[in-house]
Amino acid sequence: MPNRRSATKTRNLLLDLLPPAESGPLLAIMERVSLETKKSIGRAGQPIAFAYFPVSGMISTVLTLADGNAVEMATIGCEGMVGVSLALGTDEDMYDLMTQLAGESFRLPARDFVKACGQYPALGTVVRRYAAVLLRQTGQLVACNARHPVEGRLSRWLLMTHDRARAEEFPLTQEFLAMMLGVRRQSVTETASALQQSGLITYRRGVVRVVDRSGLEKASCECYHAMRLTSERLLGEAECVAS
Amino acid sequence: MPNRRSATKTRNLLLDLLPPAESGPLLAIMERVSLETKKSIGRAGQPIAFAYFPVSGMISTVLTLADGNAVEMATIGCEGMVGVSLALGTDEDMYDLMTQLAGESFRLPARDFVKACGQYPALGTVVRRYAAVLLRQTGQLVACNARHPVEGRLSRWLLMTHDRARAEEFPLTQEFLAMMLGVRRQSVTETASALQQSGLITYRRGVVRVVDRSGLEKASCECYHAMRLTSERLLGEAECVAS
DNA sequence: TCGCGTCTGTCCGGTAGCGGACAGACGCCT
DNA sequence: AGGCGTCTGTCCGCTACCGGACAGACGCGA
Repeated sequence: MPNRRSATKTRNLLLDLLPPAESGPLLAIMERVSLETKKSIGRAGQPIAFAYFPVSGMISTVLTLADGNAVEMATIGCEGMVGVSLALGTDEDMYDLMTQLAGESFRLPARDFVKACGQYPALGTVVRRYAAVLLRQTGQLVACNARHPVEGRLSRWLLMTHDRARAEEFPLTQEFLAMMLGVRRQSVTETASALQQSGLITYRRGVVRVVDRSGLEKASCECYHAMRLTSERLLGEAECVAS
Repeated sequence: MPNRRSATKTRNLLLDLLPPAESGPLLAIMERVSLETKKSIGRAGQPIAFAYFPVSGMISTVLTLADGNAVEMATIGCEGMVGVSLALGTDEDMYDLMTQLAGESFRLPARDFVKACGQYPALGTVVRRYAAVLLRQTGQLVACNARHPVEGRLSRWLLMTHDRARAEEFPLTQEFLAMMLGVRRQSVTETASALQQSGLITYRRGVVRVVDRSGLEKASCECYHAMRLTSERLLGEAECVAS
């Protein structure tokens, strides 16, 4: 079975799905940047500056409510991209964007990205499919937040981050995790300490380590698998986020 | 300022945004159907049969969890469409689809819709923008379900349905509403009866009537306005869902 | 007009998660 | 080595919401 994908792997799934005829010229005009942790790279309602294709690290899209509380809508790593809205015909961010884990990304100025989507058919296709993935995954979170208890959701989040960090350990404060899940910090403390006591994770001041990955999968709600399945079905087998 | 929109109004916002050069041929190949209430018109993972453009009534997209509980991800009326996934490059439904309020829709077989999206540029544009609206609104629900108490969410839901029903009264059981919100039926009973006592709504066996719309808006969480704003900003002033 | 199915009201105890407040502990930085 | 800011642990009472169970009431259809 011939592999029609780009020979020079970028380690970003979407880019790597493109044929060389597209990824070549695209990479030529893209810039590679490294993103620090916990920085804002976009705010809801503001014009989008860049489309990002992470190769490592993780970016969260969050929605900030009127009372100032922020809740995470989606996490994006090397299996996705930031700036789909551009391909859907908007030039404004729909959510706030913040970097979760430091890492490297390819990026393209908004205008060039829009142009490229028109110019390179495979890019447009892949990006739209990824929009479908986002829609599906966000929908899953709607149900998850409505019905699943904190422990399952927390485990889900750790698993998703574990995938994207490609490391057993990653920086993360409980305060922050609480925000992502839309719960109190104390709830996270209690749940995390339960997970630690069960031997699934360990943590210390701002750093989490996944110890028993498959145990964590059992502790997680169904949504982790559901979301991952969606991504794999719509974008082909995910070789980037593979464990 | 010239109006470039279709002369023959369909009363579906998306179709009415198209220039006559597109809406004409499109309407010629579309079928007009009436949909009964509480019917399934699509299931997650199944091939999509039709794209629907409602002119009245309301359709819900819901996600069914492993425990059988279903939660609503989006409601679709004359301001939107069902089957965006097709335009994003998938041929399967991402959610379950069910009719909430009986009504009329234009519809197009999936294959023809996909072809039309390529053939008619304005259609493609509008549909993609609507995908952005859906993504934004679904994201709002993620936060809403995570943080907002039942009363606000219930009011929000009634308002959204009120818009789409274009009538003060519409059929709705508490059981059903509970499912949409992802809460128990008892919670709905209590909340609804509180709203009734405050004079915002009245209801009887399976029928709700909105009495004090602006009072209901005050009781609603911010998400109603947020979602409506999104739709208006991305699709232009909504003349279909106007009150 | 009766009957039965569906929808609503209300009771219960139980609990997950809230909000505030504060003590301790880690570890970076000087 | 000391100091301070940040992160974590734990206490409290509280309440929104859960799950089950059952009684009542409406209204459609026979």
